[in-house]
Amino acid sequence: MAVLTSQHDDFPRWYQDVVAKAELADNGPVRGTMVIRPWGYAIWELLQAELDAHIKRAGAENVYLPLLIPEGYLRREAEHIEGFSPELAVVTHAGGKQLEEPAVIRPTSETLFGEYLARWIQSYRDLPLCLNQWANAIRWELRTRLFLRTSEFLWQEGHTAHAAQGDAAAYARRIHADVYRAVLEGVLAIPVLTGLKTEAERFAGATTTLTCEGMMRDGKALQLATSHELGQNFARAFDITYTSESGAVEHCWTTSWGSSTRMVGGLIMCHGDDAGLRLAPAVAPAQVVIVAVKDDPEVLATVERLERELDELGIRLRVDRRTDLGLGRRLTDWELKGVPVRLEVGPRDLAAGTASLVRRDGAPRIAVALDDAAAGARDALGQAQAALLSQARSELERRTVDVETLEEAIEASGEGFARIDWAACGVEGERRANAVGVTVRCLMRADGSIPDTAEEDDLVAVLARAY
RNA sequence: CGGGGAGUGGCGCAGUCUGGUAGCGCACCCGGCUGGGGGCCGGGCGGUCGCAGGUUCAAAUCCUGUCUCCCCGACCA
Repeated sequence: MAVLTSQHDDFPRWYQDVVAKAELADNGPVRGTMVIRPWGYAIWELLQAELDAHIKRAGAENVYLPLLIPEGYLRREAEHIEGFSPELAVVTHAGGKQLEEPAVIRPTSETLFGEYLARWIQSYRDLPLCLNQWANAIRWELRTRLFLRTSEFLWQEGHTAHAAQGDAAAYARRIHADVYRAVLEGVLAIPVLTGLKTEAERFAGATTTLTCEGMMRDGKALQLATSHELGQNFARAFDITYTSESGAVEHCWTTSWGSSTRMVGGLIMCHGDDAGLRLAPAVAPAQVVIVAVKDDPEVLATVERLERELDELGIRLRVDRRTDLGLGRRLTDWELKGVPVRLEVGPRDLAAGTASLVRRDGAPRIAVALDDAAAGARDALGQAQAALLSQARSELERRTVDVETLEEAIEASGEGFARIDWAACGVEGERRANAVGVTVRCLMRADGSIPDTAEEDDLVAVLARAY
């Protein structure tokens, strides 16, 4: 399991191991880029489909805007360009000539959306305009990690415009709760803390940033999704205006929100163990693998029968008939890949009229009657999904402590999350914590609910080390 | 930009100090035995040792230069 090796970098070696051995991804040819392999991409596709369905349910529509952004666009919002300029990749030449104006490869598309929202919005009747984009983006980060932070990443970014501040705030919160939190907990089985970012941690150009913070197996935090209120900053910079019911020209209130392939990294780090990946059934490319233990006609016939039955139940399935490989090797392969449920069929099982059912989340191996095997596997999937969430939740609770002082909070951050009165920490305390590698992950009310603003009284800050 | 380290078959490494014409593990291919947790035996494919120059009868090894990559700090979905 992960060992904290130093104060500032405790990246667990097993993570890279899981990514490699589960055949999820490799490093790309350009520094910090990532080649996503079929198994990893299949996970992403399932996750993406879930996110997309939730986003559409929240009323946003998909569009696609260009990869290249005129450099000038980024300069229109001061904080935004300041926040992103160090990590931009810029295209200076095209068609064999130097470009008159360099084009930036999108690090995020606020500015481009700003330009187009301005063109598309005329009247209050056009509002709210809720758009989403599935795309890749590039940020030239100094240190990269597969899935968690790569130079190029895949994500969705939502951009919306509203007539009133309250509408924008409500929508950002709706996405945060009904899309991000719902998918993280309901699909990936990753319990999260939700709250507001401090000013120091806020997105460049945002007035309010809502975050979902997951706890990884070693007690460190990972920011898994954010939802921002952009106030009227971008509306002013890009002239996103509308004519109101009374005929006055008003600036819109905008939001943006995003989640990325990082979620796959979160899945690995939250649920993975020493034997490899543990996939939540909802995003498992294969939910069940049937392993033919031996190359035997009766075994193969039974495997075929189970395959048919599971297929009829609509379960994503792989069948392992590689009997020329050692059994141990094959079992280990599927374990590394994180397949939630395994059905083993061999002569010994057949003699007893059963199949062996093994859940990757740690439930003991059981024998199920052949007639009940398909249904048993289906039921096991539901149990496995629930078990992963509850295991992760108890781990989150076990490693979260309430403390009184900043010193205690920093100390506790070595093991997990520390909750402290924001008044007892404050901006100065945050600065001191940052100096030793501890950050304020979010601000919340004492009961865990999300404050209206970061200026609210009696807030609680959650401090932790983060990836 | 500061501080460390490494470039040798697909991957991971040894060999470098003390020059003698390249080796190991894994993977891969072939044959066989196995078969209820990374199994065993035998055979095989595969490398101008990052690049350039130098010293030498002889360079992965010594000298000079050069390129690249990785790790740590500062930035971050």
